[in-house]
Amino acid sequence: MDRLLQSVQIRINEKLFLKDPESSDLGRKIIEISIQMINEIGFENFTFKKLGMQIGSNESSIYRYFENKHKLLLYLTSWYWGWMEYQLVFATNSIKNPKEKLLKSILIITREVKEDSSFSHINEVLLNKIVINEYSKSYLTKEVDTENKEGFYAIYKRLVGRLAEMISEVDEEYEYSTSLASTILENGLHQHYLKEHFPSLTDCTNKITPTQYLTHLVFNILNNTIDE
Amino acid sequence: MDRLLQSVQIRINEKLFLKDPESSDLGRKIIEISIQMINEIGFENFTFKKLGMQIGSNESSIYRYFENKHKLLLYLTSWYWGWMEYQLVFATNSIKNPKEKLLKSILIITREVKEDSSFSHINEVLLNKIVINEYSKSYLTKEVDTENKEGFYAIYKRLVGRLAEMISEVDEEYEYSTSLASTILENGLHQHYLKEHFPSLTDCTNKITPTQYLTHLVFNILNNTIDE
DNA sequence: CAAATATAATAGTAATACTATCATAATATA
DNA sequence: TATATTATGATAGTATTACTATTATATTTG
Repeated sequence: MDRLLQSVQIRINEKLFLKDPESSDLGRKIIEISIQMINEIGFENFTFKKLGMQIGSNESSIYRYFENKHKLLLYLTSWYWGWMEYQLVFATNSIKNPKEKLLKSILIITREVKEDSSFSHINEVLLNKIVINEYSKSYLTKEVDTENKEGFYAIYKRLVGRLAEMISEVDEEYEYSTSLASTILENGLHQHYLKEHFPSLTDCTNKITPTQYLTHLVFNILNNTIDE
Repeated sequence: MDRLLQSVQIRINEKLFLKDPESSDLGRKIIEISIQMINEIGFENFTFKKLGMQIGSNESSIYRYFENKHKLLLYLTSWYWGWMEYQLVFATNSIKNPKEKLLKSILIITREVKEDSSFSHINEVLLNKIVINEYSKSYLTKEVDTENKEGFYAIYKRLVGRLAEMISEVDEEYEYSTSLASTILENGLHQHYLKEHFPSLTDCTNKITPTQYLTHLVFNILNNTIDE
């Protein structure tokens, strides 16, 4: 990715933290190491106590940044989707042709992240893995409706909206652009997960990517409607 | 559903329980009430202690049936997929026409369960909701690979396999039958969830069902291929 | 240099996720 | 019917989690 991201900051809902982790060394360390740890031991086994030990800091200090680990997960995944949105807009902005634009967007959204921008303390490769493994847990909760009202999923929703719009621009007759957009986002992650843990449940392999599968799917649906 | 289910038992992997809950009153009560409770308070807030209090039984007695709540969730969701498979096979067995067969299968798999068979202690309406809200949590864990080897996801995998075969029978040229099958299963649940909690992320409503969306999607992909 | 602020250290609480032990109730078998 | 077996219940106990509160000590800023 380009260097622009160095100076561009991704704006996260302020209710997700008590103190902005971007505002101090400790805060950035919390983000950096929590990404490593959640990726390694999984969100369930991850605790602020363990994080404190790894950082060489204190549990209570971490609690001054984040109320709990659920909010931290929401922070990290929001950052990820914000980063994704930035790339999407940046890469497709100049593309006039709607099909080409959608094609590019699907690529950006469903590809495996393989390179860390290595400018910031945020490792995007690991964060991509975390999103694949843990994102669902951030909304499959009893608190989802109140948290949705608080705007905790705003960036993700905006991203789905953008994609849905691009779909409509390719085929304005298609009636399910929003559902299809959410399917691309969500099933993109899911196919990556299946590839890794349930290879018998997907055709995706090292040669066939989720991007190929979903691109083929989308472009065979659009401008191509037979009614049942 | 027909009365056959009264006598048909769904076979669950024996490693999922310490003592078969179908073998006693207490066991059946555990299943019955845990379905109600998980549906009400969510899997995270659900504990064996609370379950014991509701049943009027003892925490330690429940631990004699299930090692932990994760295994109980695997038991419940396995039962659900086994029940789904039974309905699928039963309802499509006699259908010769591949398209008709696939159409029926997608309906069965993606529809909202609205009627409890009310023969057994298992409430399928609630169980369907639990699967929508909690199924991902049963495999998005660090233990997924060992548990997969133990066969804990066998029924679900068999179901995806059956659906993939039906897809191939409609269009043997289609290269992503397995991925598409897993997409139908998983995204079917997801669209139901979105409909309930993120209506802006789906076109599904009370009038447009996930079944309609996915049926349209599948039949516009098959026998209809344009290559990129 | 003083004041303000951030972090660290320690302690403490309630709940969770169990394990272990022993008592009692229900059932099966001799 | 007495006895052995098995199932369940009651109680206690442990380690960990998910915090909150307090006080001490750095570090930064005015």
